[in-house]
Amino acid sequence: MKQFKIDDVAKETGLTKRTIRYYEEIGLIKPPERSEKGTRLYTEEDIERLKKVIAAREVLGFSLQELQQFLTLKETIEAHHRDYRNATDKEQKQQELKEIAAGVREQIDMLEQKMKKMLEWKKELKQLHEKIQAILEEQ
Amino acid sequence: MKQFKIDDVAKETGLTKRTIRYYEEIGLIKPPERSEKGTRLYTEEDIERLKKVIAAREVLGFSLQELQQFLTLKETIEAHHRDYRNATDKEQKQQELKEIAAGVREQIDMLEQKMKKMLEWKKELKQLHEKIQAILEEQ
DNA sequence: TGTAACATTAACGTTAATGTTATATTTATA
DNA sequence: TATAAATATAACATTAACGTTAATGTTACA
Repeated sequence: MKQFKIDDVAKETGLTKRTIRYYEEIGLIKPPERSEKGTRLYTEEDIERLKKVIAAREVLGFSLQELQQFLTLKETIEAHHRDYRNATDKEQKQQELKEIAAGVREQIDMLEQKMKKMLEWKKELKQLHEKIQAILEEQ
Repeated sequence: MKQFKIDDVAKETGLTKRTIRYYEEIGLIKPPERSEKGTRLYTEEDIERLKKVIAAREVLGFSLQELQQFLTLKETIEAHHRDYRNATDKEQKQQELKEIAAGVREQIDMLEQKMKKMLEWKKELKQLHEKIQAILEEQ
């Protein structure tokens, strides 16, 4: 499995090295492997995660904290699934899952609302564009 | 024309008074009228503008500076239109309009890209939700 | 008309998200 | 193997977007 140093990752993602270390510091990405002497060694997977973070940040306008919750939902689920069967406290596990599901529904709703508003903005912008064209063609 | 004081506006919009003054300070909204003694007096129109600012901020995840450009495009156009006919420098006016049109197209493209990515996120979230349901129904 | 509830400006404080600089190691290359 | 280039930690700096506080003036009403 190929490994990358922080500068490679920076070039690949467009983030600065400082930012990458910061994202690690606040727990937005998991600490990567280290060489014997301490150099960070990233995998493709780590880079994918970072790209997801960037996409979400840009697209959703989330704060990094919100992002963190958002991005770990999936992993939380998978963890739950693993120990769901052999859990002694099924009741509680079930409750937790229900809460997570509610959170996911909330996120979906939010996305839908945002998309709706974006459509309205787009409409306005299109009208604006047509208006400009009209003026220009007036001669 | 009815006038509102800053606290009314704050309650109506959900912003704090500090924030409203700040938005004025950075030029995101135009300075409202003042009473003889200096009290800010807002019109319905001012409030509408603020609500637009809020919507755009929440939905588009723009910085306030980006917002400013975005929101003034329309007004810029109308100003142009007014003095387009009786302009002596039609050439230049036309050039300016073309640049604005390009800016608008850029914004539209950006919106479309964002919406596309949001759709992807939504899809993922829906899958996640289904997965949780499946686990819960496993018993 | 007093006083409580608001308004104003001004200045300093705070938090998130980095940028910058310094100092010390590590790694790559001539 | 020397030295240049990259990495690491740490600490201080900066910017946006407000919050908070202080000092002072204004408006509403009992």
